[in-house]
Amino acid sequence: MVTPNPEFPAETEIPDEISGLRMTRQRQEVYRILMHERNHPTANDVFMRVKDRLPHISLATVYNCLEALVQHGIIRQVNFDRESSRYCSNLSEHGHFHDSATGVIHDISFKPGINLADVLDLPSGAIVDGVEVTL
Amino acid sequence: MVTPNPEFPAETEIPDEISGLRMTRQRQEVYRILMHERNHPTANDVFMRVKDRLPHISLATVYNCLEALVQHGIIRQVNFDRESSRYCSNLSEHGHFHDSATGVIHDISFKPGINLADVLDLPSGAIVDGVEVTL
DNA sequence: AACAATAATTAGAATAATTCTTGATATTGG
DNA sequence: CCAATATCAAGAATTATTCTAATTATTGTT
Repeated sequence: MVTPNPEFPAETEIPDEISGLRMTRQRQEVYRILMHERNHPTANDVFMRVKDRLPHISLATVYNCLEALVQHGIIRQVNFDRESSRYCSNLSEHGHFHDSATGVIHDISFKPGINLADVLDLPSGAIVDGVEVTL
Repeated sequence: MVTPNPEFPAETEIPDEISGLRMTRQRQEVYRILMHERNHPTANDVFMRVKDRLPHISLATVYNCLEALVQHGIIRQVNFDRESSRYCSNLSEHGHFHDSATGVIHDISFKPGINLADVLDLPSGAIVDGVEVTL
C-alpha cells in the first residue's frame, strides 16, 4: 500500500546537488521515492518502484545511490535484527518502533528536553555519534 | 585477546536443564564460552573456541545452540547495523555501546529509576517487548 | 535392558542481502 | 574538444545464516 506524501509529489524538483553530493538522475529518483513514501522501504522496495521511472536502473545502482545518500547524511539507514536494511528520509532525531505483529515501522521521538546522557550510564569520554533505539 | 571471567572457569558445572531447555553437551559448552568471555562473540567466534573442547562440532550446531539459548531467554542476541550477530550472557536490562574506532562493544545500562515510557513518545497502546539502544 | 518416539547433531547445499568487478557512459575542468 | 574522474549496469562473488537429509543421542515405556 502506498501512502503518498502530498508535500513531495512525483514532480518535485530536486536540486543538482545536496550536501555536496551530485544528484544524478538515479539519485534524484531514489531520493524522491524516499521522500514520497515514508514507510521505510528496503533497497528492493525502492528498486521495484524506481523502475517505473527508470526502467534500466539496476539493483546495484539503487544500493549505490542509497549508500551515497546515507554517506552524505541525506537519508538514514535503519536496521532491525538481521532483516534487510530500510531507508528513511526523516532526518530529525528519532528512533524506530518495530511492530512485531504487523512488521510496520513507526517513528518515535524523545520527549522534549530529554538528554541521553541523563538516562544512560555511558563510559566516560564517550562521544555519541548516533543512537538507535529499537523496541 | 581473551578476558577470562574468574567467576566461570572452564570447569564450571552447568546443569542438565536451564529454563526448560535440555542442556546437551554442545549447548553447555557454547553457554560456558558466553559466560566465560564477556566480549560479545559472534557465532563464528564461538565456533572457533568451542572446537577446543568439541572438535567435531559444526557451525550449524553452534547456530542451533545459540538460537535455542536465545529462545529460552538464557542469552541475548545483539545486532549492530548489518554486522554479524553477537551473543551475550549478560541478561540484566542493558544496552550496547559500539565503539566505532575499535569495534569493541561495551554494555551500558539505564540510570536507576529511568522508565522508557518517560523519555520516549510511544504510539498509544504500544507494549514494549524489548529494547535495543545502539550508540 | 531393548524399543520406539522424539530431539539434537552433522555436513553440506541453499538462500538472501549486499558488495565487488569490469567495462561502458556520462560529466567536469582545463 | 580532451583527458580525468565519477557514475552506472550486469552479473559474479561474498558473507552470514538457514535449510535438508541422514545419523546419532536421549527419553520414556515395556
